[in-house]
Amino acid sequence: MSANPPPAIPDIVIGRLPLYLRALRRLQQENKTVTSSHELGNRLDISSAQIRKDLSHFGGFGKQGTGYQIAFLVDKLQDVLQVNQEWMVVVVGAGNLGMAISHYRGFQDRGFRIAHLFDVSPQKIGEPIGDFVVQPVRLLRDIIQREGIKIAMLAVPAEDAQGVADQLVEAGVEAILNYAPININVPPAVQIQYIDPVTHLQHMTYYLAE
Amino acid sequence: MSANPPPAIPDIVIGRLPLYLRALRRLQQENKTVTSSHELGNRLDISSAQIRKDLSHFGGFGKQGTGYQIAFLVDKLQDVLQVNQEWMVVVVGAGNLGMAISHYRGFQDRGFRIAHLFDVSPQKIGEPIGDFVVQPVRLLRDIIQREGIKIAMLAVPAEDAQGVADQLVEAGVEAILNYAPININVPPAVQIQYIDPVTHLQHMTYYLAE
DNA sequence: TGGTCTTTGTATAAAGTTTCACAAGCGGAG
DNA sequence: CTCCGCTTGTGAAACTTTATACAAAGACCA
Repeated sequence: MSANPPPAIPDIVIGRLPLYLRALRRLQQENKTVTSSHELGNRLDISSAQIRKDLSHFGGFGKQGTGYQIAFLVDKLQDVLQVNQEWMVVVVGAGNLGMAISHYRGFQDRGFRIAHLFDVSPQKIGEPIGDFVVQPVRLLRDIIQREGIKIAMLAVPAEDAQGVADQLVEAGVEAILNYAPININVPPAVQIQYIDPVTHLQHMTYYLAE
Repeated sequence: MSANPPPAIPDIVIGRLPLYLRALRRLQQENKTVTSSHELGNRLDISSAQIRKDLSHFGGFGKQGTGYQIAFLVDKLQDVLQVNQEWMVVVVGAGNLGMAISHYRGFQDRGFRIAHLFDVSPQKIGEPIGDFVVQPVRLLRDIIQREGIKIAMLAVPAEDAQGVADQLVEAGVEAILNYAPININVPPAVQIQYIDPVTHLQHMTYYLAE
């Protein structure tokens, strides 16, 4: 007999967990200590059954008649998502977008810290950005390897994105958040996600009148 | 007998069309004139059958043995998504993010033009941003109504997002792209989409070792 | 012309996802 | 203590989405 296959949790479920976590932390800021699948569902526009089923993949976190202890559930979700630690992240591209990302305070308390900002442009290299300084892409590999960084955000022009991604992968990065409006090929073991505001806008215009 | 129900196209299909469009335009930049569902699928990491099926909702755009004329398909997809026109968009929030969005050149040739940038902060009001100037949120309603603007991007702090969204909806906005890391309630007729880089990062960390 | 290669569009099957609906359990009121 | 209202966790059903597989047709070559 072979061992049971790992009971993989659907990726679509994983994708909702950060939303649950975000909503739960907001409830905490509102000084709530307990919530229900129904309340959470209302906020997120997701059915309560879905939330219960999603959470049930990871254990019975709630109590019948009462609901969920928010602090407890936040803790569990952070464990599941591995964001109870602080991940170091590098940003490549020091244009408007890379700069804005590097200044953004919102990564701080959600599991991420920006450790370095890289660019190719000689004019930008050396420029101070918050606590740090723009570094040349040439040093990318050494720094990532020395510090064991696993996550990168890509904010370079579309033409350069694949090339930079290749360098990141070669340096050992295992997850890339790509802001360039282009698809990138990476080995299957490397995680990739995309942010392109235009695709969201075009999705919405389909439904607009006129 | 009642009329047939409208043969609604799944939203998940609509969501992929902007990706097809983006990839097709890149193929154009590479001076290709014809492509196939297979080539497109390779680039996008989507099966060729899926692409053919998605496109078939809107008509038979391809030719057996040959594939798709890229220019023709681009045109058809732009029609479907209604991005053969230029939509005016307002940005609310002139922090780092709102500024970066307002400077971004990538909206230009994909169907969108940023028409106004608003903020509440008296220090920021009047500041020149590219072609225009930061305007007070107080004027939001009048300007949106006068110019018939239907789309807004929200780049304000999470605490202010719901309030600003309410004002946008009241002014007649029908689609909101929300960059604030919080869920927002809008009437069902209003489209809403979210961009929160942290949710993407947290999605990926689930799969990382360690 | 006939043969081969390629590619679309689609009918059908398979897989995946969401919703339904309810037993079981908790907590508070009387 | 019992009853009532509320909420979870979960099988089963319903629905949605993706993959399979193939007939039909264009292109090119000899």
